[in-house]
Amino acid sequence: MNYNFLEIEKKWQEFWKTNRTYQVGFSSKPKLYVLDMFPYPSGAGLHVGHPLGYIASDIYSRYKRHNGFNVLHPQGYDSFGLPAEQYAIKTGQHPKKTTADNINMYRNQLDRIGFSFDWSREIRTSDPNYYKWTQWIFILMFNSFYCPFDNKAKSIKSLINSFEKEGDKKFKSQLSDLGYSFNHSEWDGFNPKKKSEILMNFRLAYLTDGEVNWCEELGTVLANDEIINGVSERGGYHVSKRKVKHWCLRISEYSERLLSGLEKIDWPDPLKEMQRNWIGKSKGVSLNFKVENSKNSIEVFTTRPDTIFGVSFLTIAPEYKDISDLSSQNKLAITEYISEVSKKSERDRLSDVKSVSGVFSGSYAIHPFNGKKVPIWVSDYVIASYGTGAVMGVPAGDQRDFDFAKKFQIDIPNIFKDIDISNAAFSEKTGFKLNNSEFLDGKDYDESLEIIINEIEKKNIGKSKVQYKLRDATFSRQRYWGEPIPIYYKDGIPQNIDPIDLPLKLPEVDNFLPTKNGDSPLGNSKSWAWSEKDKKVTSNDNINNVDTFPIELNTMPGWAGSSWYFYRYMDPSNNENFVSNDSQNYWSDIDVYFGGSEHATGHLLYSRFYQKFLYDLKFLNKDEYAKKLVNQGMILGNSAFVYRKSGTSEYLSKNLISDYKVDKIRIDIKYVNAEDQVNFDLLKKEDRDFKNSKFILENDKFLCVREQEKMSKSKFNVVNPDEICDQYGADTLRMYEMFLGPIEQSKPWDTRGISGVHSFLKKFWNLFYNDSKINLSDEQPSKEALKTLHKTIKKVSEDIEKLSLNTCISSFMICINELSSMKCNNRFVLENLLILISPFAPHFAEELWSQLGNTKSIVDEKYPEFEEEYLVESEKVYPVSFNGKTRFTLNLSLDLNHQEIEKEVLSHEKTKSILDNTIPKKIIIVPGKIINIVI
RNA sequence: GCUCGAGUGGUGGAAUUGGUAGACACGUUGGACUUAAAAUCCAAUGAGCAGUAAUGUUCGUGCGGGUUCAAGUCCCGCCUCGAGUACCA
Repeated sequence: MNYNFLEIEKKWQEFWKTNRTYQVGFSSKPKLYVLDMFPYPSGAGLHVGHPLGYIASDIYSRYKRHNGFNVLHPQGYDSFGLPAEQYAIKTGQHPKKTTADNINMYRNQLDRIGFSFDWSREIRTSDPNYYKWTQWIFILMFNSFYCPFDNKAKSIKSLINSFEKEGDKKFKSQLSDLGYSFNHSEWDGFNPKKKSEILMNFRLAYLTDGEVNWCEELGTVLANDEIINGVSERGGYHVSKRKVKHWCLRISEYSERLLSGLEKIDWPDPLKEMQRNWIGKSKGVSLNFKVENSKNSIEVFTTRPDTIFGVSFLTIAPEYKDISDLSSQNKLAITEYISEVSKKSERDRLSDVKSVSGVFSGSYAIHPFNGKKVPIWVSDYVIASYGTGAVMGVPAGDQRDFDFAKKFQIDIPNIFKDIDISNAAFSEKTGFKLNNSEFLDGKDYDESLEIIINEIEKKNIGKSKVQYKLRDATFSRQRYWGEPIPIYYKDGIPQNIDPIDLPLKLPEVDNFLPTKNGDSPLGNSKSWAWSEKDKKVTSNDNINNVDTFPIELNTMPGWAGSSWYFYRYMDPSNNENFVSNDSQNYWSDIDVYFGGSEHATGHLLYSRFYQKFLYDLKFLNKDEYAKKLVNQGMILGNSAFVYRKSGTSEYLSKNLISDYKVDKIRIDIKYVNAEDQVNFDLLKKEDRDFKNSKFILENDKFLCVREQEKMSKSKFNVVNPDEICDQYGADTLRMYEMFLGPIEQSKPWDTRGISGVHSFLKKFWNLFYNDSKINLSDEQPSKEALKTLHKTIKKVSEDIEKLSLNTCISSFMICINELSSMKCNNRFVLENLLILISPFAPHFAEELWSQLGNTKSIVDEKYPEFEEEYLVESEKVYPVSFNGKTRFTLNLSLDLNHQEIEKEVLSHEKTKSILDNTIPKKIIIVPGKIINIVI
């Protein structure tokens, strides 16, 4: 019988479904939680790059199941958010419909690959029963604050309590920074609006009126991690700054814990490094400069207080909070400058890094140590939201300050002894002694740092300070397709909807398109106001009813639903809790999490923040959710391009372009000859894309240019897994994807290479068959065959543990090659091999397993145990090298001792002929490894 | 600019962590089977030199040094590519 993969795969996929083979529950077995990042169901469908991580995690899950673990391996859909909505807008359909359609398409494609997902636990972030809990967590954040004394989140009630009992006493420093001061009776006297305003500065989910990244094309606000190189990550659109009232999550309070938590999780170093950079911790001091003839002072943050005597100016950001107090002298120029800066888009600002701009404020500050007057400048190279929004300009020690001073002819005092700073600043922390620095003269960095911090604290003009780059996360999206924010406004004061009334369902609207002016599409809904009495959404028309209030119109960002979804899989249909204690206690946390590193500073950071927040409030019992994380690499597609003479419809073969100005045009790979991979298929060029085009050939051929790029539908270089399944089968696809290379590496896809894996499976299959009948021997397996088997058991299980799945496939190939040449048809050996391969090629293994007469599925068979005794060798082929170069090999018994080996080697003819009567200087023998003779 | 990561045959990639570089595949070439093709099987395949040949020999893991009996692997200095980040004081 032939290996009829189409029939086999269909048969077993149905078997698994009807027998609920992959459904799991509580068990006395040890648990293991293996998770993939769930997909966005976009309209493009899967290409062969998508399942890469899913296949790896599936192999790992199945392997662990054979080894006695109760493996939770669920899957679901991240179905809210921009991609789903964009697709809906493009196709002119309601996102609800397109999302459902896309999910069906994804599911069909996933099912063909034979994953062991427990689909009974499927979740969708856009399902009201799911987002009920996303909203619930938001309310929890809204009603919490970060307590600096206990260093954790606590209920806002305890803060209110403290205000009621002792006024601002406990939180004096924070409150006075915000400009508040009150005793307990004053607090009692504040009206609700004032109270809300004060509390808003503490809530972990808070409403603010600050600058945001506004993307007009997408019609929404974006978080920092959704912007790449100054343009939107999705679509690459223009992003500018805009003042908008919006919700934020106070993730910055968790900076230190997010940073230190990285130490205890086994995540890839590059990814941890990215999170560290994003959090951006730096130690320094904050320092006060008095403003001349004014009560005001300017606080700057610096990491180099040792360079204090090099200060020749101060610079403040255009958005600096007290700017109006300073600008009395030069008001007009400053206003002009500020408006100029605000017109610049994010991208202009980035591309403009080199150009220096700024304006003198007209005011001076007083140097706290030498009393000199230093001018205060305004410039956009200082960022308002970092540090204090003001810096001290030390042109000798900082290149930006240097450039600024040069441009505006500000003094550049040299504070470094014998260092030339005429062309550039000296910004190293080593290799200098200070100069012109009064009591710091002659000191190096470490010495002066200690002294100056001491002096600063003694004079009470500043203090040591730790700064983080991490900003609070913008949470509002002016979008339709997202979780409604469960907030309504009573007399302009935001109130959360009672959690009992969740979910707050997304209303039907006629028009869900984003608006250019930034109003949310939810405003289009006729029924979108909150009735406090009825506890439900009611018509906007009733907005003036006594107990009816407007609801928040913005929705949540895509990452809200994905920040906690891994807990929902543990208990997906619980209506009382987002996860039950029993479920959480049993499944605990993720043992291995597979996904792309592109989520490093988005999903993977936000979810750690959610985790810590829910841990603080004792809803979770771990403060990190994934012990180990694996970043699978991308699969690269082989994109194709043709050259076209600029301004014409004449196309030139690859090597004919030298004399012309040409445009490089991306073409669909369907036009490229599948055999040779460069020849443009002239038979297909009649397609409408190339109507009226002229093709100039070279040697009767038209050659394209091929380049490797990330596989993506927009690049016309995708390979559909369905086609591979049709042609070679899912098991071949699974094994080939693993065979391509290490899981974490990016690697190019080449369909031609698949034949090797496919013929391996056929070869394996043929070991069971003789003349189209199963033909196995029940005799004792040969010593040789057992050695091959156990060698493979050892190698494959070690490699799966290391997730080195590409080398597993090689080992299988070696094994089958060896057994084929032995003509091995031994039942014991082949049965064991079926279990070994079943994580990789599950349909294949199930089929042969059942053909051998087994009635139960192979998935719960015990994994074969490696036994050392079959591998014990009595001899070793030693490489004999001279001065480190191998010249010949020598087969020796492993029983020989050092002297005996030396004797054997030296008496060997080849040794004699190479030595040619010279006496070796030294002979190195590592028993069981190598022999090296030094001459 | 800064921070990571990576450079091994024509291609994807192996190499027990310092011990026979190129496993396993793809591709290519030659052969067998076939009227033919597909499929399958067998053989060769890092580069060069010498030899009819078995074989011998030199070079060879981005480049230049170093440590070592021994370096793809460790150390120092560069180059190239990829990713992230970007006026973060």
